[in-house]
Amino acid sequence: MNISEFAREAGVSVSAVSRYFNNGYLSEDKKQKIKEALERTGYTPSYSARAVRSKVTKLIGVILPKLSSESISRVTEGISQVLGAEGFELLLVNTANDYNREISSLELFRQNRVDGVIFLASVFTDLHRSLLSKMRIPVIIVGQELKGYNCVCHNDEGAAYSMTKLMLSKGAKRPAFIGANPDDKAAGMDRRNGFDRAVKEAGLTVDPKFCEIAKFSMESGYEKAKRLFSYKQKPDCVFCATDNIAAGAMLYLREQSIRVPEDVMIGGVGDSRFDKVLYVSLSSAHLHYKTAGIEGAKMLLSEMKNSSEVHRILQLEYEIIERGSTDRQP
Amino acid sequence: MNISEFAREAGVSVSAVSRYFNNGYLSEDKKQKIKEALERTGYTPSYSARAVRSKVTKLIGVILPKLSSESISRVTEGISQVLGAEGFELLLVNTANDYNREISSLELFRQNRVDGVIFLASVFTDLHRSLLSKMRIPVIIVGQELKGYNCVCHNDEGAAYSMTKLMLSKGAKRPAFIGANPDDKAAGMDRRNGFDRAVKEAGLTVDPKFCEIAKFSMESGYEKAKRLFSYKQKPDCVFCATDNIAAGAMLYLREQSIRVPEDVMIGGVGDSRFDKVLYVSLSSAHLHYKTAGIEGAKMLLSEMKNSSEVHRILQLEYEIIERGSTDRQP
DNA sequence: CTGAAAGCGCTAACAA
DNA sequence: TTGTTAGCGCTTTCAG
Repeated sequence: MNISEFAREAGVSVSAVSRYFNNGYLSEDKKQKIKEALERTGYTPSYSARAVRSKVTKLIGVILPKLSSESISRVTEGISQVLGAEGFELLLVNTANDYNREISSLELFRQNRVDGVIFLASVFTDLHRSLLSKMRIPVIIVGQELKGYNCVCHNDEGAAYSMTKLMLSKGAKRPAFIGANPDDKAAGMDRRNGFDRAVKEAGLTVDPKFCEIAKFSMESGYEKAKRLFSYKQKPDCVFCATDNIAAGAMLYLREQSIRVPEDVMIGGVGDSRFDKVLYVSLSSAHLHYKTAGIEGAKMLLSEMKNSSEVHRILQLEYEIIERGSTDRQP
Repeated sequence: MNISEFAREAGVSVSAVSRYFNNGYLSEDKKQKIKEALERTGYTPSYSARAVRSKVTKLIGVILPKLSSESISRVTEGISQVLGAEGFELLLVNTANDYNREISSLELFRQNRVDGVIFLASVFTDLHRSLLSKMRIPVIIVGQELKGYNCVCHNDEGAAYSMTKLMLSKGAKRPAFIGANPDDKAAGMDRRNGFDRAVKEAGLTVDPKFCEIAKFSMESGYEKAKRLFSYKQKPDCVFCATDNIAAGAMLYLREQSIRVPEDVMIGGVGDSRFDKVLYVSLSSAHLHYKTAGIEGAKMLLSEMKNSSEVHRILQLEYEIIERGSTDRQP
């Protein structure tokens, strides 16, 4: 059933029906008639047709690298909370860390499919930049900082710095690092830089073989820890760029009966839900993921209302949560 | 830019452009012209306008109770994998366990917004049923079994039964239960029934005060364990309806220096990623969440191709993973 | 294989 | 306030 059939059924004009669903510039009498006919027929207007005319889809595109990650789902939770309250729905694209999917979804979102985009990015290439510059709708980048765009990001460098500093302040002398792909500026590069700064500040140097790059998984953390502890000289603290990596590393340490924190301290980033139930509870830098989602969504809403020429970068701070894995006397 | 402007720019007719993006019943010459103009102008057709005519949105509605849950995100991962490969996008509604949001999103999806719906349901009311029966597009229910609908679900009863049986076979005599809201048939009722069956089969009875209903969180598991262990007579095994509940319970046990598995065995459901890194690794019934998503998506695709009158229920089996928390000699 | 033209279902400008 | 009507941008006959 379409609007004119329905209008006939309700005994009103087409525009009365349209007004009923929009501004409501309508007499009570007709409102009533329409309401009754609605009950009878179960008619619902077509969103697509509406979108053609009004150029509003009430849809927000969200691009994310994976779904089953605690940090990402927390961000998405925040986004969904704010946007849902404003009557927007989320069009989710899970790129599965596939670069091409990322590009194609940016393409997709140019096709008048959504009113705005939130992009949980990890790595930017030139193609990303070129595509982003062509977007005719507001885009907010969450989790990374990209010059010339509106971003919500974390203080990754600071979080890594403080976490590492904590371990060094407890007397560690042979720090090791299990990080992420440095092309990922936030989780890879910045956290590496924070680690380096703390080490340098403590007047120490890092043995290059004490630096490993892992994937974002427990399995990878396990493997890298195995390598780190295969040398005669062992690290006495390990900074891990994510809690998943840290948990995997700790799994290996337990298998090898290497004691945490007595033999080696471990620090992570993210403050995952499981941290406090690990066999030794994990110290971690809490990042405000959900808040990042909330703020990103708010920023997008404000951009959609009136797009500003000034780009804003919102950096959220961190909080060091000390738990068992660094519980040593200095 | 719209199709006719673009057609003029490309020096072809409007229908040639339309055909280019659809069936491609077109001469090479014009294809080439269009391709070039595409490069020049960056034109993209409007999805909404296309949807009005063709009645196809290439969008699938996914209704879920929350995002930040490992089980749910695994299901969604599976859905996204299958549907993404077929060129569908996901329109995600996070109901945040809010009954009204669930209803309103079903309403929303009736409005020609999506081509099909996957509903990760927890509790069904009459209103749900009435709304579901009015849907004019295929709906697949994942995680629950609802008569008269196409469903993909787990053998929740069996999983709970086997997990409980495992603990009883190791000599436990005072079983306890921390479950979920029984209105949630799968996670609440069925898992409770499985627990009961195993207990009965072992010739035991459960003290009613040894049965608690928790929320789906560690915090809640912690609280319920506290109550369970507040009596003089303590349980010697606890079946938890989810791993999160189990992890929370174990947190309490550790605080109280109650030993797992020596003093009490713990069994969970879901085989969460963190299970093996807990301070005592957690035995759990693995449920095939991602597979459920994959199968649900496939079922939806087949329903969208040609809707069948016969409703199918696909029940996925489970797998008991024995770990430290039940590692006792019988 | 092609282009003109008639819609798809809705919104919004317009005249009443 | 109302109803009529001309589009929105695209697809899809239909006649060539």
